[in-house]
Amino acid sequence: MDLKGVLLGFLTLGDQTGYELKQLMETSVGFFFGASFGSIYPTLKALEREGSVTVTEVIQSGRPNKKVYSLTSAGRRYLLQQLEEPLKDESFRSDFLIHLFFGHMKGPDAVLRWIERDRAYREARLGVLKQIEPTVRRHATPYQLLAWEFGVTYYESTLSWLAQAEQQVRSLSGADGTAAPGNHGSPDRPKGERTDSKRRGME
Amino acid sequence: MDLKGVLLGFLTLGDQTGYELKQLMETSVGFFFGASFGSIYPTLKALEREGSVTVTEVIQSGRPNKKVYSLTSAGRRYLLQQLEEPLKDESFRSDFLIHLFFGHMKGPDAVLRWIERDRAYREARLGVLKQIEPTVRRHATPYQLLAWEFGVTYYESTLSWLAQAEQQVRSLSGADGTAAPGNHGSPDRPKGERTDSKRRGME
DNA sequence: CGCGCCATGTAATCCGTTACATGATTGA
DNA sequence: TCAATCATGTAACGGATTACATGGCGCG
Repeated sequence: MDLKGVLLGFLTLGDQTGYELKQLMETSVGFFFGASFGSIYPTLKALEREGSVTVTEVIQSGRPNKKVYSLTSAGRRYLLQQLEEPLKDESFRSDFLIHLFFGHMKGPDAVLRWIERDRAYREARLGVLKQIEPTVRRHATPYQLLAWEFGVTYYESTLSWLAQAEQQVRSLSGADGTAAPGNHGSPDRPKGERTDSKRRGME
Repeated sequence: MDLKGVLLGFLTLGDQTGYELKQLMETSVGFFFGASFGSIYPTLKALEREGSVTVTEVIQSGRPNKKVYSLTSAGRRYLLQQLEEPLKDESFRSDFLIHLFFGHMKGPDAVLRWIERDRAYREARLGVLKQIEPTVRRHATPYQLLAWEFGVTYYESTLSWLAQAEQQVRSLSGADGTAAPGNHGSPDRPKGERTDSKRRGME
């Protein structure tokens, strides 16, 4: 499902402005579906052209006017039809994991820094989910609660993996020389370890 | 890190052709970094122009000639420098989770189908990881092993979340009418549940 | 006989982010 | 006074997928 469908989906929860939709998205589906204003506003325009939503401009004093969008029955039909389409594979990209994968190029100390940074990121993300927990439990649909629980499961399990990874890397750091402060500029040479390039047809 | 860096990283493991690189990537980092031929070949060309790799064309009989790429010292430097750059946030997009999030539009039976499909997907992915397990344990660097373990942790924990989710949805299905075979075409109306749109400043 | 593997490459296209512009208000 | 919030919008740019072209070999 593309942004069109998602926006329509949020409009089933009530009328919203583009600005509000962005905020709602960030705090609810933010960790598995992100969107910027640069895509939200043009998409809303397109939905209006297609008759999937209607707009009401609300004049405000002291702050910019806003455009409140409402779902039309055509929009609801479009959403329903989008939900029928076959699910696309999830896409996941982690800069941290590719760095880790090539960790042999930089050695344990650098990897430890990456791990620290990733932990901070995951803890912040988990914090956001924990913050909205009461709201989710009180007002969300059971399906939305499930999606929230996916997030909690994800961050908690990767966080515990991270803790173990850190221990592993610390032990490597010890093996290479426990007291090696500031091991800059001298990357580890690969020691002949390599995934077997003769392997084939694994997927 | 972009595709350039990743390609360079794989070339630290040995000389490869574009075709081989793609295969290696799919079975190793495939679940957190994907790339198609349409991006791999042009990127390899660019790396050659920059002097980060050298090419040797190998003439083959009976099958297309291939171009074997090797990392140069300039390429190694470039990679090292890429690894110094600050980590970008991970990006995750799940069509399944957005469908689930709007499950109230279609009801339990449809959600159950989505869950089934997602389970199959995750099990297949986990299967790929399990297949390469011996190779990883024998030949990979400790960092690559860690990345592999991340994948296993991820798929196993989300799979167990899925099992629980399925139970939850089944109970909803029961509440709506246990014996409701073929509940097509009559989507659930939202029953006034909505995430509080007055919330703000959550992130 | 058709499909999948090998192997490379290009072009159209899509989708998105980033950066910019505008501008009043409120809080540190 | 500086930054953030509110609120919308556009243009440039980037990165990637998709679809296509080429073509021999081996398998069922």
